[in-house]
Amino acid sequence: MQVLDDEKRRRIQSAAARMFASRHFHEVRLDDIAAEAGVGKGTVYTYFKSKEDLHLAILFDGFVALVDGLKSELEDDSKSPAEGIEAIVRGIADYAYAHPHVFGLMRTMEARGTKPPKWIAKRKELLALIERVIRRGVKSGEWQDPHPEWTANYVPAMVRSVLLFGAPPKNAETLIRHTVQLLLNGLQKHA
Amino acid sequence: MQVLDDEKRRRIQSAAARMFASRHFHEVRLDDIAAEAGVGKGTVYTYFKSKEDLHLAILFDGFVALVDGLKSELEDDSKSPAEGIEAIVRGIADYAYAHPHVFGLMRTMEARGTKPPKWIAKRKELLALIERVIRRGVKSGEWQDPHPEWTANYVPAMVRSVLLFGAPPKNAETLIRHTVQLLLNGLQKHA
Amino acid sequence: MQVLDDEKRRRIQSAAARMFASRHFHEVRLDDIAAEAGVGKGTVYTYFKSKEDLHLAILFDGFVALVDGLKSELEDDSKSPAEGIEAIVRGIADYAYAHPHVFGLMRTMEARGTKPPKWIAKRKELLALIERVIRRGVKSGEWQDPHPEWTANYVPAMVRSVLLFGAPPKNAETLIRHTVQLLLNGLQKHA
Amino acid sequence: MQVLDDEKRRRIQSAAARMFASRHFHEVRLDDIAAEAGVGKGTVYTYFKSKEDLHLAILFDGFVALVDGLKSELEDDSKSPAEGIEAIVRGIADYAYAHPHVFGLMRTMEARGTKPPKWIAKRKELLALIERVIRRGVKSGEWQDPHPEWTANYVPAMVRSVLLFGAPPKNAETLIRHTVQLLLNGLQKHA
DNA sequence: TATGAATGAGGATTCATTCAT
DNA sequence: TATGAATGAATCCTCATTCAT
Repeated sequence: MQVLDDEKRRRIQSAAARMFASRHFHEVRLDDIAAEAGVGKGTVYTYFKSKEDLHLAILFDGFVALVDGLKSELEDDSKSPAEGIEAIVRGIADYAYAHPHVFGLMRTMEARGTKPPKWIAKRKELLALIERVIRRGVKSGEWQDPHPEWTANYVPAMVRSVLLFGAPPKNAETLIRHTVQLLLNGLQKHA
Repeated sequence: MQVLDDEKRRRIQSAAARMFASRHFHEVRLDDIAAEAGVGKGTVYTYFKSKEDLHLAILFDGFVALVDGLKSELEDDSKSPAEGIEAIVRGIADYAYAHPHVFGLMRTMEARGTKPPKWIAKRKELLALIERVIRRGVKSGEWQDPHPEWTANYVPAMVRSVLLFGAPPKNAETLIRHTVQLLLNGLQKHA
Repeated sequence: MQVLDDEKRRRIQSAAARMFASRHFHEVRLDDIAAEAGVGKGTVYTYFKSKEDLHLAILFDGFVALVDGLKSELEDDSKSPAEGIEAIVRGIADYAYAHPHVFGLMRTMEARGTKPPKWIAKRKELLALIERVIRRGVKSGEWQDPHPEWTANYVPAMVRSVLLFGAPPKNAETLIRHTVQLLLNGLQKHA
Repeated sequence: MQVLDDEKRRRIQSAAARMFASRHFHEVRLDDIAAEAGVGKGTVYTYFKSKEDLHLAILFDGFVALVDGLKSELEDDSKSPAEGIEAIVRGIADYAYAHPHVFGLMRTMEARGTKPPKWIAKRKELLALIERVIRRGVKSGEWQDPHPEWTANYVPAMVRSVLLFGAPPKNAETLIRHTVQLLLNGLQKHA
């Protein structure tokens, strides 16, 4: 029974993911999702609290993929610290551009004080990843940073702030380069 | 009597542009636009046929900026043909990523047979621009292309096809590089 | 000046009459009327307090035509009293079917306590007409009626009540026949 | 789960019919209909595509009543052909006067190419009815008509043309008499 | 006085969510 | 648990009326 249910949950979520991939949140109707998943409309509500909740689950999967991907990319230290920073910023920015809705949902969650622990845990993993790269740079003598754990926090915030309040989010690449540049310069050990 | 005021039209359009920049079409209410522009709700409809029409006007301005920007960037031939192609693809892709709604509107317009001449004219300018870059590459001996005017048509179509039917539009940069690579290889003169 | 103004008032009213003739009150826009009359939209409001007021003016003209037409039809007593009653009922019913909106307006006017004297005067004329026909029938010995002035009042009321509260107003002719029959029987002198 | 209920559909439709009977299409609010039917506003849209669609359903019922009524009236040939023609014209004219909106809807349907087969089928029945009456008159020697099936088509068209383009539709009876007269004269066998 | 741009109340329609079965 | 009919809040758009010029 449990297995069957999980199967159905996954079917719904993947149907929804497919639709959200090519159309905006507001352009996908719950009817469409249910039809694509081959279930009744009411069934979706058995597995997800709301349309937003369903969307959130998809976003979380994306976030997991991002963090886990970065983790395996960086764990063997084959990348220089600078390259590591760039990979991280690029990953975050790509994710953010693909899911601009995520910030709104975060705010909603914060407002309702319900950001689930799994988000918090995964975010912690990401920050640890960033911090580790910075520490490598410091250890190697390239960089100086008395508080890598703070710097780690800046990175997602920088992307977020641009997308939320900044200019029209036209060009991810430009943002990435700017962010990387600023970080690298900021970490640079100067005489 | 008051006079239909181009200044006011611009005020409404720029207010709307500001809002569409940070939120999706369906998340911006007409009331918000009117309020932001400091006019009554009905006034918006004096200047624009519908919310979509207003959005379209903004998209068109963006398209004009793209084409005119490319034009002035390319007119002095300071860029190599390959660089020119990259600049063009990058511009188109950035524009398309920033305004994914545009393709839907295009289809709507085509369905209703009302693509205004100004869109057509501007598109023609863009194609001429592309064609000119290709011809430069051919003339310089780098490239071969018996039909530059056809190739010119492919470029916007490639971006469009990916965004419309392709994978989730996550990463503009990747698409740009792929498209440029394909084009440059295709134009290469081979023995 | 006065003449010019009156000319324009008439132009607006007749333009409106033309449009109301073939379309329902709510299907005719003030823009249409103004355009048809060749004046600005605001100008209509210089001559009429509202769209309803304009409509009312047209209805009144129709009412005048009805009453005056009946008056000249009946003044030479060439019709028998029974024929007279039928002509009157028919005229009222035709008018009422052509302008179902009139009752609503009457109610509006009554609610606001503003039924203009000209309506009252013209209505009085109609009642006098009816009363006169009845009195002729009484005098000739065909009919009996101790209060012709009351009976006169019933006639418009009967049509009105059917149209306002009755069955769907499908068939004017049936209503006319029924009303006439009822009246003639009621007036009949019985032994 | 609740079942799409024909009973409820009928309840909504009859509530609407009641309201449209005494007030014009534009004067009846969907909220009113829903309230009168004792359902939520949205429920109306579960059973009818739009307010117009709902209205159309009512008009169709009226049309069915007209045709079926005429059919049973004429099937025993107790009426003379001339009386039959008059009954038919009268029925059509009454229907048309009661539902002037119907022509506009027909045009809408034609424009969208969606005149449902049930309308077409019922119309065919009406035409067959007319044709049959004419053939009776021909057979009896009263009339001559080499193409009764064409003549049958004229009858609804005549009423329609007057209502659509003609004078203000004041008096159904006059139109009926004129139409009948014209038809009878036209069919008359002349030496 | 004449005009038409500006306004916002009013109404049709959509769609996420609820709930009876 | 699964379903889809029922619901009404939310939102776009129309159009009578106002008002600045």
